[in-house]
Amino acid sequence: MTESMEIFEQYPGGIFPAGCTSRVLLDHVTSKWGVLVLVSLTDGPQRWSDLRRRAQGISEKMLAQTLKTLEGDGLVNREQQPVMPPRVDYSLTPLGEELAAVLVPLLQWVGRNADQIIGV
Amino acid sequence: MTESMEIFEQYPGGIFPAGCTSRVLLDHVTSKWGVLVLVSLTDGPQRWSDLRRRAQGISEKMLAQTLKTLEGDGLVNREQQPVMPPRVDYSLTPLGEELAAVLVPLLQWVGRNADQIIGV
DNA sequence: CGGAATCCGATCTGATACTG
DNA sequence: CAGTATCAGATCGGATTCCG
Repeated sequence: MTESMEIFEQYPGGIFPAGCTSRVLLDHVTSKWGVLVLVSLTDGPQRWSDLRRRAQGISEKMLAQTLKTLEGDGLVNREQQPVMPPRVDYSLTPLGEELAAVLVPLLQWVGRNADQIIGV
Repeated sequence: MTESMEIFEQYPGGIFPAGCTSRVLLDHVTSKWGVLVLVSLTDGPQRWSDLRRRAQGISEKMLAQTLKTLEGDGLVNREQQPVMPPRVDYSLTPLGEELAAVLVPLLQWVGRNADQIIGV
C-alpha cells in the first residue's frame, strides 16, 4: 500500500474530478460488457459472431453499442471487407492492448475468488 | 499475449458462463462506484463522509448501496462505534486489498491516457 | 453475416425530507 | 454524523423485428 499511489497524489481531494475525461473513460472500460469485449480481443482479431459467443449473454444492441464506444475511444479497430456476405474484424489497437493488459489480472482475480465470496 | 491466458483455457467457449458467480462479482467490482470506493479505501480506513468526498459525485443512495454490496461480498469491512454522534469506519478486508491491488493499475492507466483518448 | 430501429422494463440518479 | 425513505426523471439493458 506504500507505492504507486499517484492517484491520491494527483487528486488529494478525491479520485478523479466528477465528470472529467478519466471518469468517462473509466465508465467505458468498466462497463458491464466493455471488460469482456476487451479481454476477448486479447485472443486476437475476432468477428461479430465470435464476440457474441465469447461475451456470453450479450445482446446485439449492447455489442454494437460497446464496440462503437470502444472504437470511438481508440481502443478497438474495426475493419470491414466489402464482400457479400459482409465480413468485419474487430481487434485491439496498441492502446487497447495496453488497457487489456491491466484488465486481464482483474478477470483472473475474479475467476479465482468468485466462489469464495458470493453469498457470504 | 502469450502468457497468463488461463481465462481462455478455462472457458474455451467464452469468458465466464453467463450468470455465473464470476460474472456477478465482476459486475459488482466494475460497477460505476465500486471501483472508486475500493480504490479510495486503499488509502486506509475511511468514514462515510470521507468516502463521499473521495468518490466525488456519488449520491448517498448509491454510496449506501455500493458499500452494502461490497460488504456482502466480503471485500469491505464496516465497523461501527456505539457513540454519539455515530462513528463508522469502512476498510478493506484482506480479500478487498487483493482486489484493490489489481484495480489500482487500471485507474492509473486511465489517468495517464484519458486525455489522449476521448473525442478522437 | 452484421448490423439498425424500436419498444419496454429495470436500474441509476438527484432532490428532498426525516431519524437516532 | 451516518444514514433511511420516497419519488420523479434519465439512462441502461434486453427482446424483438427488420434490412442490405
